[in-house]
Amino acid sequence: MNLITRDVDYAIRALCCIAKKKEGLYSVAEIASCLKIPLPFLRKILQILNKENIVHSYKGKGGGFKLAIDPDKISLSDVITLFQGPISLNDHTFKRRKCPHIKECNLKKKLDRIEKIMVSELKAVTIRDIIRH
Amino acid sequence: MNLITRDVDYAIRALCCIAKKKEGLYSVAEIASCLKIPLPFLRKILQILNKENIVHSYKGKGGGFKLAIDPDKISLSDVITLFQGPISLNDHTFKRRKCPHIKECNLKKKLDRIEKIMVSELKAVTIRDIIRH
DNA sequence: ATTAAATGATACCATGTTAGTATCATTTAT
DNA sequence: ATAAATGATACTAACATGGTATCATTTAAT
Repeated sequence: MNLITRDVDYAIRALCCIAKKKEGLYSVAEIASCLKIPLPFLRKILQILNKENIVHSYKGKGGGFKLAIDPDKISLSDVITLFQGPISLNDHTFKRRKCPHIKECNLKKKLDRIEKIMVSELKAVTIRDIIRH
Repeated sequence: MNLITRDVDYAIRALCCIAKKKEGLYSVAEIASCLKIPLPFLRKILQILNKENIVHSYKGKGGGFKLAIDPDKISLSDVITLFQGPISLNDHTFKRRKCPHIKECNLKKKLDRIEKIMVSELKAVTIRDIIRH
C-alpha cells in the first residue's frame, strides 16, 4: 500500500526546491537535475501546479517557475488533492449506491473519523514546514 | 484517491457478517447473498482470510466459515495489511535508493508521523467495534 | 457407493491507473 | 533569427484492481 503517488512526491520536492530559492526563476531543467527526476514528467507536474496557481510560469528564454503563493499556504493536503483527488479512506460506493446495511454505515463512521484525522494532519504540514531547518 | 481497496472492504463486511452469527457456519453463498457482493470474488477473499487463520473453513456439504479468533482481536489495520501490504503514506524509494537529500528526509519525517497516527487509529478499530449496537 | 454441496487452488482476463515519453506550438531574451 | 524556455496534448508500457472460470478435493446425506 502506498498512498502518495509519484507525481505528488515529485510535486512536493519541486515546490520545496523552488521555495528555497528566494529570488528569480527556476527552470524545469534545473529542478529536474537538482532532484534527479525525469524532466518531461516534471514538466507535466509543474504545468498542473501552474494551472492551479500554486506556481507562476514564465515562458521564453530565461523563463522558469516561481511560487505563486507563500510556502506556508501550500499544504500536503493541497498537493495530494490536486493530483489524486479528495482524500478518502473508502469511497463507500456500492455500484453507485449508498450503504444498504447498518453495519456498513457503522464501518463508514469509523473510517470517516480516521479520515478526518488524516486530512487535518495533512493540512497542517506545509511546504514551509518541510524546508524549515 | 481511495485508500482501501474493494477486497478489504468486502473482507471487513464479511467478517462482520460472520461475527454476528454466534454459532454454526456461514457459507460463502450465504454471505455473498447477504452482502450482495460477487460470490467468486468473495470466495477468494475468504480463502485468504482462512490461510491467515482469521477464519476457519470447513469443507464439504454443510461446510462454511466461522471466525478463528475473537472479533476484538481483528483490527482494520490487520485486514488492510493482509490484502494491501504494510500501510504507508509514501514508500520513499527512489530507484531502490534512499532519500539523497535532506529536504526529502524532512518530508519523510513529517509523513512518518502522520503514518503512525493512521496506523494506530486503524489498529484501534476492531470487527467487534464495527458490529457493536 | 453415489451424489450434492461446500471449499481449495489456480489460471485467466478486461479495465483503469501509474509513471512516464514524445511532439509540436508558442513565447521571449539575445 | 535563433535558442531556450514553457503550453498543450497524444501516446505507451507495465502494473494493479476487480473480478470470472475451472477443476480438484472434502464431506454429509441418501
